[in-house]
Amino acid sequence: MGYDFQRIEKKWQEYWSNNQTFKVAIDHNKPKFYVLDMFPYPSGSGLHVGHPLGYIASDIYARFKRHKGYNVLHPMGYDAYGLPAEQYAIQTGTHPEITTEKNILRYREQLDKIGFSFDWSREVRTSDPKYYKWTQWTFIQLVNSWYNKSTDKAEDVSSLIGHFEKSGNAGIIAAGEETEPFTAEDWKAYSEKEQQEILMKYRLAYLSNTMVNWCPELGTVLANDEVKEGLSERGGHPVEKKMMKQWSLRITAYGQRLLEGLDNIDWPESLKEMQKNWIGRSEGASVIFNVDKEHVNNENVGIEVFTTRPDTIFGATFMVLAPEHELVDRITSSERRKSVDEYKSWVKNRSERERMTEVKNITGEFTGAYAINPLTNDRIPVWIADYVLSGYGTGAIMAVPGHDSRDFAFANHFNLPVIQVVVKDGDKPSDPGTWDDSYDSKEGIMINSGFINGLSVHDAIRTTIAKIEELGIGEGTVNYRLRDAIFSRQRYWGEPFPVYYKDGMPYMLDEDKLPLELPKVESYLPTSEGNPPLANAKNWATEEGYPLETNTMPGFAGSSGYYLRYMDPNNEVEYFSKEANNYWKDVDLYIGGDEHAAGHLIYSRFWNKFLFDLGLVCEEEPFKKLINQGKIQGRSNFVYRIQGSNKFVSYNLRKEYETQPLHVDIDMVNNDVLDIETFRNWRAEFKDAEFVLEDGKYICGHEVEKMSKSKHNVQNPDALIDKYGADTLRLYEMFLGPLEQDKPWDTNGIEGVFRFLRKLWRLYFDDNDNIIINDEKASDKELKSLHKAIKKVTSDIERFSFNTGVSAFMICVNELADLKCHKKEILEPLVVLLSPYAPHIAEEIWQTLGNDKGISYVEYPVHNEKYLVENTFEYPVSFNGKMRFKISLPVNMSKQDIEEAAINAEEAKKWTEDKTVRKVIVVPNRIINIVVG
RNA sequence: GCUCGAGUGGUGGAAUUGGUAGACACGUUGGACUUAAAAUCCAAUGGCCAUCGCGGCCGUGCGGGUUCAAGUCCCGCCUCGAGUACCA
Repeated sequence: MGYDFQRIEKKWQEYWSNNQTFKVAIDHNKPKFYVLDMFPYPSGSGLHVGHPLGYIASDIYARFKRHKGYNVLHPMGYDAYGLPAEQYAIQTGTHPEITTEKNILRYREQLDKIGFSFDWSREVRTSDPKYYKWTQWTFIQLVNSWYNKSTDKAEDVSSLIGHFEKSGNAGIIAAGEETEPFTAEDWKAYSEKEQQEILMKYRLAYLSNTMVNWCPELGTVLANDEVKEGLSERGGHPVEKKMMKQWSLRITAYGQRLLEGLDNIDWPESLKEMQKNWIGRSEGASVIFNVDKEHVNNENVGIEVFTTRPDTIFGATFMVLAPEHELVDRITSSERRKSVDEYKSWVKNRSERERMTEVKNITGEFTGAYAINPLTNDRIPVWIADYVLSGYGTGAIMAVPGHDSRDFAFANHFNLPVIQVVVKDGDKPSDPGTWDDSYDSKEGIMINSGFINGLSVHDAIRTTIAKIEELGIGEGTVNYRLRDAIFSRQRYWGEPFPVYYKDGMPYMLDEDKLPLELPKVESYLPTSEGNPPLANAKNWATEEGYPLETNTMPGFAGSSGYYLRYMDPNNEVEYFSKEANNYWKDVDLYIGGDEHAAGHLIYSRFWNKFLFDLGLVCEEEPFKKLINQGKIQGRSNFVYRIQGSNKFVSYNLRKEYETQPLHVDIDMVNNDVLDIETFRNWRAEFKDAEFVLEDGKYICGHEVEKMSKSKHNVQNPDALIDKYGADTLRLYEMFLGPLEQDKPWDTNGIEGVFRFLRKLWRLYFDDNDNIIINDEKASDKELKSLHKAIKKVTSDIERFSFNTGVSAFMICVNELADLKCHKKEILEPLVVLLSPYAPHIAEEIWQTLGNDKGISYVEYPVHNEKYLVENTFEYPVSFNGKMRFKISLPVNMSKQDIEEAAINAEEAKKWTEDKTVRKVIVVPNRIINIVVG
């Protein structure tokens, strides 16, 4: 019969399901271990081979930890809200819920076939009201919180109101917009609406008029991480800047903590780096430059700038404001007004994409105003230009053309003066008029700079900050690139906000009204007035008739805290119980793609830190260790059609003809050899195709490309499972290469793994599938082989090197085959080693060996060093007539080798005299290496 | 431009701390078994030279360096990939 994977895999998948083998509960007698996968969006095309890569890795680890005695939480669910289902609904009228349900069933079926050890009783779906109730609930908590910078944590707004009632806003240091000072009396005198407007400036989820990324094509706003190079990440549609009233999350309050937290978690450096860049902390100073009073009716107008190079302030020869800067209108002189207004409207009508592609074009206008450089007292002109962004820093800069390349280019273009204030160590000052570019480096000595002359740049920065603080014209500050996350989407298929409006002000629903369920609508399109689809819903209002919010939450809302819900997924009164959180704590191992670096993985950390501040979760960081599995690219196959004919030429002969390559479906190609019959039947036009063969075969060309339907290179796991079985797929995906590396999918090697499993089967089962096993005592050689494998396979799993782990296992089986070993003593631990990788066949062998319990929780074998070092010779090698060394020699080393080694040792001794010998390495037939130190 | 990562046989990739480079697998070639094929098994497989055999030389993107010893460490380049970008 042989290795009947179909029977075996079906049998054990049913067994695990019927016995709820992987269902876990809190168990204080066992240490916990939480292994998490990034849950998938259930798209219509089902799983492809890239999906399971990370899932297989995490499953191996989860199974390994179970063998090691851990109580393993290994859940799975669905990130069920998303645009494709909504767009499908717009086209067909099918409710996204129906599409999503259908896709989930398909995903589940595919996942089950691979034999994952998920605890499905804990499944969550972000679109399930029982789940999104807690997404809405968390939103309410965010709205009801503010960030107290003095205690450096989020607090309930009641503490803020208490303070306002007692002492106004004096002494409050909060994350958020600046608010005008007010007293306790002022506060009490404000109307409720005025009070709410003030509070809104403090809340961690807040409604405001803000510049958003608007994507007209998608009809929705997008968060910064959903925009790549001025185009929407999804679909690649142009994105424009637009002022809109939107909900935002004040994630900037957590900028510093999000940065510092990276030091305490075990994540790939590259990913930490991406988050650091995204947060973009830069240290510098803010300085106020006063505008020359002549131009502003003798009023005091100060322009605040942010600079990371306060040392170069003596070189500031002009200023530049962003065109949108609020002071522009006030300071523009009447002669310049027309030009300035024209420039502003030109900037405004330019799309974000145009702006980005035309960065090389230098544009700007002089406002007619002058400012006073506070350290030199020089009058310097104030310009506006779109190279200064309103969204970063203060939206205004002091321009130092000598030491900033953008300022330099601007000064050259508009003929503004350039002063050198930093000179490179060892160089002499030179005439900036002769320069090709500015000197931007922070290495050098200050010149032309008054009290900081002669200092290094580094010292000058410190000294200048001290000086401007002393003069009261500025202070040392830290600036972040991180922006608050826009939280509204003009879509249907997302979580409704638990918000209603009264007098135009938003109010939260009572918590006992949650979940606020997504209503049915007739059309999934925006209304004709441009309102979101929810505006189509009938009776979309509270019982009292107040209108409900018509926006929905973005995709990252539901995924930000899903790992917490898995801890206690069926709790109806809480997000999760304190007990569950105290036991499961945090995710010990998180596996997923790095495309979430600036999105989900930052939002989740923010979400978790917020709940930590509220005392709801016990760990500040949600994901202790994270691994990025590489992306699997497609491997396309090509046939070469001779121009103007229906004749195809094999790959290596194609140069002899004028050919045109055509994608062929990879399912009709095996090891790059085309199945000609299938190809002829593929399409009518190929029915009578002729072929020029090489060695009787048609060889296809190949190329690594993105997996896509149009390239006919999408590999879905089902076909492979049908052909080879899940265990082969699992082993092969791991065998493909290092987990973290991107790699093309290539089935050319899958036969090798399949061959191996069949060999394993044949080794222990006869033709009638009776196991060939005996109770004889294992020999030293057999034990050595086994223990070598235990050591290697174990350490490889522990360091996530699954490909080498598979190899080590194969080596052991091959050695045992050579030894004709059929001993139970060897096979039992060996099968446990195999179990995480290929659980179905491992279970089958385990059961055949007479165990009735199932292998999943069997203790993992531990290697014994004693079996590994077999031949240890104590070979005396004396250095300086004193030292003796014990040298461990490989088993296969002959007497002659040892003699030779010894001779070399005597020679080596000559140069080791007077040195301390630390380690001796014997290499057969070669040399003795002696490590001195 | 900046930041990070990677370059090893025909291919995917091993080499955990500097210590026999190329494990393991694919592919290829030859052989066994078979009427034949599939399956399976055995042998060879980095390059060059030598050859009955023993063996020798060169080899981890390029150029230097440190070391008894470098794929691994240091300096300078080249190429590819990823992220990010008038961020002051």
